[in-house]
Amino acid sequence: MNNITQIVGRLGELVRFHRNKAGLTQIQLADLAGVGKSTVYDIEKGKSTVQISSLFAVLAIMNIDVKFSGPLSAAFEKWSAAQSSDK
Amino acid sequence: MNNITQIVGRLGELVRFHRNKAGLTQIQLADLAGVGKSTVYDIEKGKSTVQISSLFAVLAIMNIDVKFSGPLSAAFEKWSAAQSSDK
DNA sequence: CATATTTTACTGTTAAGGCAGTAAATGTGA
DNA sequence: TCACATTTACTGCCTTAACAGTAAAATATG
Repeated sequence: MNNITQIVGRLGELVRFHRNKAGLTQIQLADLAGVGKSTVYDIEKGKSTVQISSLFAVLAIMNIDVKFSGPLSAAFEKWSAAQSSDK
Repeated sequence: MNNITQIVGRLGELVRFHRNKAGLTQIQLADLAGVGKSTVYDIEKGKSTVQISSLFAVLAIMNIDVKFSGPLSAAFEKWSAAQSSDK
């Protein structure tokens, strides 16, 4: 059990929690997200080999936001903004 | 260009930014993360079909944190804590 | 308790990612 | 400009995720 397994496992629980509260079955969520029912099952089970596109499609339906932050995030924001301004 | 494409694309830029500042080549980062060089390239390029395990392995090396938050996150935390206490 | 619904688990098929190797393009420094 | 390093792009092979179908286990509903 490494870090990523924990994270993905907890993420699966979060998805399931939201789905249950929303009153959706796995199949309904799968259809809404445009993925297969097996994929929803895998995500909730904490399978770490699902694709980002599948995961994010499901997260979007459940209105679950994803945020990334690294030690250089602030510097990145500045750099990124500068990139946009010059051609 | 949908939402997920934007998110993953920006995530790729964030990874590249961190990697450059760390003074690592794609191959070095790939070796550290235990993935192939093509995968690092794909992530930085914003490919949305890479697997979670591959992405998170790279993010871990760069000390990039991932945070998920949905409308029911608070309720989930409480529920999750309760789950741990009872057998 | 009986029945219906949902989830879990397994299946085979299909499609596609992961990967190393390679070569061209790009960038960097002397 | 030349030489070196790095990135980009493409290749084919191999592995495996995605998927629908199905059946059994678990759960909910009446």
